[in-house]
Amino acid sequence: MNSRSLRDTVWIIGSAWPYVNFVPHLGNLIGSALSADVFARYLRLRGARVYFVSGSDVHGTPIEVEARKLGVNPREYVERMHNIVKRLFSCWNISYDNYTWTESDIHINFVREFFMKLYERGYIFVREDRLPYCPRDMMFLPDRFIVGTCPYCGYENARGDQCERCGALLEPQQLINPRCAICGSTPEWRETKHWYIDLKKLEKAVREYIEQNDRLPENVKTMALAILQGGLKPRSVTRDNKWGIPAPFPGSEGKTIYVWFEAVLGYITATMEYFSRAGRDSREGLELWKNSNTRVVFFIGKDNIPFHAIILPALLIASGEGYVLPYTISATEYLLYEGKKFSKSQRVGIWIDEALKILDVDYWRFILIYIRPETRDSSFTWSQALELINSILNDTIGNFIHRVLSLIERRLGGKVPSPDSVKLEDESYLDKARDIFCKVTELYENIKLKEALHETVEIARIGNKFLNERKPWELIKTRPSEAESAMSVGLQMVKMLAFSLYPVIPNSMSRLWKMLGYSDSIEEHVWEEALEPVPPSNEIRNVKPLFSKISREHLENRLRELEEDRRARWAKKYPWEQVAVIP
RNA sequence: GCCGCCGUAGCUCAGCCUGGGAGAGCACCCGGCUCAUAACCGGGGGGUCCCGGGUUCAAAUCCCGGCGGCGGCACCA
Repeated sequence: MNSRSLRDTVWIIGSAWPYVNFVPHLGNLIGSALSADVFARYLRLRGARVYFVSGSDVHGTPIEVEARKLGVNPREYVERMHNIVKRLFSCWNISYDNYTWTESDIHINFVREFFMKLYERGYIFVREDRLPYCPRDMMFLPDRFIVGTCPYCGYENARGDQCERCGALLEPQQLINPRCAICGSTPEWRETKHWYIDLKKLEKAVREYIEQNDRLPENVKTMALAILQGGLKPRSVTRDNKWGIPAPFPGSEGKTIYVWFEAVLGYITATMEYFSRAGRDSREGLELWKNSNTRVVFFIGKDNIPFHAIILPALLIASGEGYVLPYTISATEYLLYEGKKFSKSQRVGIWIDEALKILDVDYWRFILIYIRPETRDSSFTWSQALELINSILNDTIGNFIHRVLSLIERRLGGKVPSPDSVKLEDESYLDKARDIFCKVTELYENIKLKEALHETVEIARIGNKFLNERKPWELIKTRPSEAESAMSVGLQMVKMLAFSLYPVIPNSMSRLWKMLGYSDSIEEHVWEEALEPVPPSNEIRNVKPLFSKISREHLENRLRELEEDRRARWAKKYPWEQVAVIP
């Protein structure tokens, strides 16, 4: 895509809304917020208009139950957790234009109006069900909140949806001696009404959208078509929770909207809220969602595909309001931790609060994007992390930058070289670097963030090779003009690195930008400038290494400290006390 | 049980859709260089591409059957 069409387009970038019963872990982060941030930063450098939005998903049964167990108001619970998560994202330099939550007034009102509209358009119907109800907790119990004896294997703590021991799929009615998972009392079966969305009516339109959208990556398309293959069935949009958005339908008092159906609409309300917070009319944000020049891109983990590729498009189509459907959806596979699945109860993994106590945020961003699970699950290991920091980020990239900058600072007194002519052999190296930069551009464009980063490293490799070949430190003794030519080419490569790495490691590249003698910030420049030389009026000064190595001992000590700290934290009562303290 | 994904060098992975040279980075060994953060550059060793069968002139790649690891199966977020 050329720059012009990029600038005419409005991009709405949405990252999956974290459920804030606890803070996200590294696997959550890489799929949603971090990937989205890298892409958003890239687009902004291209000069595109970007609205990057997300928020905390704060309603639903788990939070309601947990809050009750702790004896706190759900509102207090989620307010605390939301604020923590919000602050953590800002520590991770996630450049949201609006990070909100599902308790915002705009959201609640919009969701109620939206579903009322679907009701009026005939997509919602009522059905009576017999569901388990706990008389003591005074609530209906979702399948997994009922436990009892498995009729197949006799396991006594089988859940209402599945027996964990024998793997059998269960209906709650099948359990022998069913009990409420919260208080242990015996549930009653009560009649209750629920409001269903008739997805069958929308199946054809959704299928057309999926089939015709050739920008959807393979994993999204495959899963979406597999779901459509089985046919869409009606799904209940209401729940018997107290904690949530009150259902708007006639006779639905006491019911709330199922969290998934409201949270996906959060992308729209967060965009609206961005405008109202900026002192403008929230309808401007709403209009963007109905403008054919708008491109909506979601960043999610693969578990979120059904709701973003099927349910949300179905809702948008059903509204008949002319909303744009997702331009594309980038869904990562899972990140494993040392080969195992992240799990808080098993204490497997690192959470985004803890991570920042171990390594600098840019190191984390570099590592996570470098191993981003784009086509299949990938595993985070500490030894690989060390390897990436020490030999790729520090030795290959950091050292190349430092070689060039310190040559100029020490040999040319910091004066940016501006040779009368660039030697032919220098030019050929520069061309190679330019080719790589163009390739990187294309990869970013196609949201292949991992490959874009891998390819970026090649610029530094070419640069190192170039310096070894041309030896400007020798040339300067005999042929100063050639030395200047070589150094200017090296500097040009550094500038390319500044741009191509900025989306991934913005802090470090902003520091580099200063060393390159710019007085403004790199955000005020555009991507294409990467191919132009540093202006001769700039002065290279205060050259310092951008990165440093991490020793194995140092890391091991940090991990030991973390282990102790975590033991103390996770023993505490409230989840907000369990979060690591962030400076 | 049903559906899906994965199994390629010591490690992490690319290639597989669109069949023909087995690859990258790191680790290891040798050499060069010494501007630079003991960094950089070049060369090298190293693989029954999970197993078996089939299709084909030709299979890591396509098909079938195993084995091993993992995920989903919708009122779970």
